Amino acid sequence: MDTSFKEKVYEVLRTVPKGKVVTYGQLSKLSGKPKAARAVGMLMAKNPDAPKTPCHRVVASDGTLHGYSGKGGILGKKKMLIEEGVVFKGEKVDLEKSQWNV
DNA sequence: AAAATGACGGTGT
DNA sequence: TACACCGCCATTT
Repeated sequence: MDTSFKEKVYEVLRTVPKGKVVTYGQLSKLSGKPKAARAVGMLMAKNPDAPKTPCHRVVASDGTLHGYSGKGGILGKKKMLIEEGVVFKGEKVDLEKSQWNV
């Protein structure tokens, strides 16, 4: 296993509990690169461990759902999060209630 | 090795 | 509130 940035991101992402979401910036920060949110997004897009990595629990800094390589795209992602217990506020996630507490 | 890409974040208009 | 621009970074081609 390599200690690359992406490995770290996946590792942290895997620790995100069901019903909670984490922002790209938060993931990047926990991975050691506070400003690598953009890079994190790319890693999700590539997402080599789809069923293993809960990439659908990753949202933008303000709770907005950006993209999703999986089926259904943004809509499917949003729906999945709701099923897990994530609280939505209109088109965004209620970070006050569903953001992962580090 | 260099350039282009992208599921970001923040600020400005 | 919505759209546009800039800055930031690792991955991919």
